[in-house]
Amino acid sequence: MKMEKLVGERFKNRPSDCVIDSHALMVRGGYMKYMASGIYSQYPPLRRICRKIEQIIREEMDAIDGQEVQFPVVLPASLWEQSGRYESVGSELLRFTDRNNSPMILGMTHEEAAVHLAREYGNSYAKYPFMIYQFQTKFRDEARPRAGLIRVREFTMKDAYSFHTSQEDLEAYYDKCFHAYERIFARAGLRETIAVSSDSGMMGGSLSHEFMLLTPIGEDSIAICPECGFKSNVESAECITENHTDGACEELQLVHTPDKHTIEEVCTFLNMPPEKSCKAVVYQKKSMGDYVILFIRGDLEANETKLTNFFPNEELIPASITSESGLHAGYIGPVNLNVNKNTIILYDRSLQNAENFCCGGNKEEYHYTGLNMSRDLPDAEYHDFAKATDHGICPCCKQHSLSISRGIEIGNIFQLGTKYTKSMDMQYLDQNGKPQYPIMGCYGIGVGRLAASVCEANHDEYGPIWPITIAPWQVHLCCVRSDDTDARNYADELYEKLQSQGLEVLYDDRKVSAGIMFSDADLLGIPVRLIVSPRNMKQQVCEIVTRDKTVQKQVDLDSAVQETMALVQQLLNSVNDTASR
RNA sequence: CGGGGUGUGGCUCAGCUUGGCUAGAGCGUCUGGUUUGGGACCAGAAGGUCGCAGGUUCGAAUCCUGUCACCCCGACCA
Repeated sequence: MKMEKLVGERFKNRPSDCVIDSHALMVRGGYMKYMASGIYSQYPPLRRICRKIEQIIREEMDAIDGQEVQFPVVLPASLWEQSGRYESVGSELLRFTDRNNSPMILGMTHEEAAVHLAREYGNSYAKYPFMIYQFQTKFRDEARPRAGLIRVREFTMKDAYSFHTSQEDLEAYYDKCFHAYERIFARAGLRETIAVSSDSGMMGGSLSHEFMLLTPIGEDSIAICPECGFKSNVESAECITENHTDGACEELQLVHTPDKHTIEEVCTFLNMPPEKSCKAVVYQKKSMGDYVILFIRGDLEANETKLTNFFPNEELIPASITSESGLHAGYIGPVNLNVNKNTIILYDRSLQNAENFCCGGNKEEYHYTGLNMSRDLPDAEYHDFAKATDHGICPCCKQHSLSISRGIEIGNIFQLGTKYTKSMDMQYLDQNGKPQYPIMGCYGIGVGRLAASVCEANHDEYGPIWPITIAPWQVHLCCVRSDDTDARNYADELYEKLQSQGLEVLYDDRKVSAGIMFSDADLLGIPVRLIVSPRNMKQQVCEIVTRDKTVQKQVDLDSAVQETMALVQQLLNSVNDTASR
């Protein structure tokens, strides 16, 4: 490919809308073009990167007996009505009607389509297990797309669906897929990914993992125990707390606390640490408007994923506390709380064995001190509703402290169970001729997000540094001063020879200054760069450098092809060695 | 959905407070010339309904009202 004809343009200014580096570099480097919020077109370099990522994924999916299929982008609403998700999923699901007024949707995930495809085929136990996967455009009408390709509305995803006749078989396959994912990310040149256990959300099912690239710009928070190896999305991480008793058990006492609403204000006023306080977090059921009051230790935050999971058929919204509710915002406490019988009171585990705490007095401008949960509220039931905290206790080894990091979710795997096969009535006959529901797993990877993540993890101030396995081209041939006949002839010849050896070469023979040529090359991030110039020709050499500058050498004109091939091979080996380990 | 911000050539932005001549700069693009190893220089040129609609005014990019789009923080996120 000649650089001169490469569609797309590179430029110097950082676009003002780009907040993260990978986004800015991929716009500046002519990889992608904004079309609408969360919707981008891809220029050739990005398309080539994504094709290579897809090919790596394809090889690894095929290696675990996956079969590539393709589901439609547009699905009839009736299909999603079968699983119940047409109603249960919010406005991320784009619904519309066709010319006959039939309700349709844009596929945001394809469990229903997978069951639809395999329902008749999978009618006998002898057909199991099997896995089908696809690369397909997904559309999710996200409330807030951001960070370039990291969070978009339209994107390509590899999604795979496996079908099993036993939980053990699913678990064995899940494990295989787990390792296939590790190989995929390693082959794509991402060494910094970790697998964390996660919440299954509305996908259903029990066990699930997310593959995370650890980076400060990530949207997810991950709790990691450096000692025992525990790794979990904060959403699903258990929160462990301890309450220390300090001997004397105080009496419950109403204290005047004028104008003290927040935990911080109250604790400062009473001269108590926040971890000796009990605060109320109030929600309302969206359907009926009933209050849900969660009491939790003052230094902790509510984990809304845990709350959502506690109310599987309810949506909770932040409460608007009215005067007739009997609640006094800022002064709500668990003792002498007067609420109607529909109000649900929850206690977080952090309050278990709490002694000498302060809490709201359920009276304007008053708080209690000396709260003793086991004495004052002996019937309280405790559940885990708190968000795991940095330096909190690891729920796995119970000894060491957690650290919270940020990460981008680049892939996930779920054990779905029978949620979809049951609701969509997919059955097979087992050895005894009895009908059974197959057990499913599903496995996703966002291709564009992976590309952007690799860029985020591998770049410098001048551009991306693509791993050779997914680089848009393997070799960038620069002919500085292409008006010089010697240099030009040699570079032309080199271009032909490299291509005839099967290398992917981008050839820049434009009549532009060396500065432009090099900065464009940096933006394209191709791992191996060859520089032909009159200066080098005088010394009868060709320069070979890697984008990351770890190799910089001059080679004889005659050995340039061979040296390039060896370097490309060496780079390929180093990535693939990591992947096979 | 709540809070904050921004809309001016392809890109980055100035001008708006305090209304006033033909709306500017840099980058990019085109033409000609000089240059040539890290985004060169000179000369010339093309390119803008100042997001949209309405209003105030002799006069609006600028003031007012409405509206749309986008960005950031939060909520949401299969």
